[in-house]
Amino acid sequence: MLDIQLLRNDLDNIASRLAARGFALDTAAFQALEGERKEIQTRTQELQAKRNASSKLIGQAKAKGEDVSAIMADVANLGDELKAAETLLEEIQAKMQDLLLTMPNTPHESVPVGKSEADNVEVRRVGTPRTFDFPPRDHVDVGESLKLLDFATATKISGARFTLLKGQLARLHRALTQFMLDTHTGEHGYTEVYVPYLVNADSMRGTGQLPKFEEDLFSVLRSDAEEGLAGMGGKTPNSQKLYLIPTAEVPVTNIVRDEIVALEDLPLKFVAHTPCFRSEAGSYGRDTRGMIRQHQFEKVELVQIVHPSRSFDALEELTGHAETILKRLELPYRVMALCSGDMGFSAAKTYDLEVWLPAQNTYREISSCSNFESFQARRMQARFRNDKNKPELVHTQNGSGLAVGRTLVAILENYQNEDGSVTVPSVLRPYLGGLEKLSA
RNA sequence: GGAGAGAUGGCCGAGUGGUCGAAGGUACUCCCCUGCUAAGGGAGCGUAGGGUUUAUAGCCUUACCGAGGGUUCGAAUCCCUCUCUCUCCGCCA
Repeated sequence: MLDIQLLRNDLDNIASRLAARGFALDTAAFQALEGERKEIQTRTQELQAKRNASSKLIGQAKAKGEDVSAIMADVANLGDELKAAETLLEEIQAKMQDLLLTMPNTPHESVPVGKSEADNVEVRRVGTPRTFDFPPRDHVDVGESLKLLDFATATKISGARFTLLKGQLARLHRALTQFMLDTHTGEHGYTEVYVPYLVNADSMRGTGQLPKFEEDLFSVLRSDAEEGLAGMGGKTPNSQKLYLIPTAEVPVTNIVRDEIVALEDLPLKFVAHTPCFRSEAGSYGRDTRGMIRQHQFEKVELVQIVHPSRSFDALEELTGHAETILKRLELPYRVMALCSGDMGFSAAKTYDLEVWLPAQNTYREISSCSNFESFQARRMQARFRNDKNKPELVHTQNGSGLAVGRTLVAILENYQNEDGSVTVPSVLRPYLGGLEKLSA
């Protein structure tokens, strides 16, 4: 959520920054609403002040045993007018809140301006794609011919966009998460956290998934919800509904929702391994083959809660932490600075890490690292006490370190051998009892 | 699932319809005193808004005592619903 003060004081500037990411802010509508708000709020508060003053007088007079009927008569007429003003003000403020909640973050000045993925800027490229002396197969062929990857059965169990891993490959998948967690906790100073996978609507609002992107989420009603619904006129109360997390960013970042963190406790650095659930509505026909785009996948997520003055340094650092995993696995990748039009709703700046996939002959996203500045913190009211002892919004950021399923894909493709086997990257072998090759 | 208790400021804790945004304590900040790893004295100290203003200063003002509704001229206090916490019993990985 953007600071409404900024909108009031610098509307045209904000509008043009939002335009860079393809969001058209109706400035005239905003100003009209704001004008209305100002008038109604002033009037409401004047009426409230009058009522409060009169009520106080009644109290004082009664204490002295004086007659209060004159004051009572004076304040009696206030009721209806005040009620109407309060209702109107509430409606206007709700409208304003809706507007604010559906406005994306403004891109940082260092973000390249552009419309789509095609305008993203390559920052650096690390590692050289291997040259194959045989035609490289994609991860589906490699995994299925080893009998370690089974999409048909996963489809039978659940449907499209689910994966079944077996044997050595299931273990490799587990080894990857262990390796990532060990690296981030042991070398990069993150605290490992275990978090809920079902979260409430407040948490989803806090990190920006709601109210705008509900269709991307899976949700469940509590088992006793039906009973509750009957008594609520058929409306679904928020408290009865829980959402499956689309990323650990949601539960982990919400650790600081409605909290005031001590200055000396910053930065907070958390790492969590969780499953992620995405409905993938609107992605029909994209990446239908293989495990690139799934309804359920695993991710190791890095989250930092930082002092505002440090947030862009922290983004570079966090991106570096994610890159470390790719370097250790010796997977070729590149770092892309997302352009204004391709960034996510809540981000002020984002780097994507893209890993080389030989079968697709291209780089594909395997991590996304973003600085949200105070955008999420304002929604969450996540603050710290600054050096003047005043509460101030923190800056939040996160990045995948890494998406485990996609890392598995990258290993299967980059480490495949002509005989159909797959070499295990050396850093993972200790996690696999020394296994050097996946083979049939 | 059953029975009961509770939710107040950073923390503890008073307050059952009227000068309560809220006593007191503690923590914190500043000052004084004190020649020492302490004590004493004084002052300050909630959050989010709105108006005014060059001003994130000051002044005026509104809301907030778990959340939402209601009664009332007036609600931390009364009523209703919900959420959460604690204790006991039951069940359970």
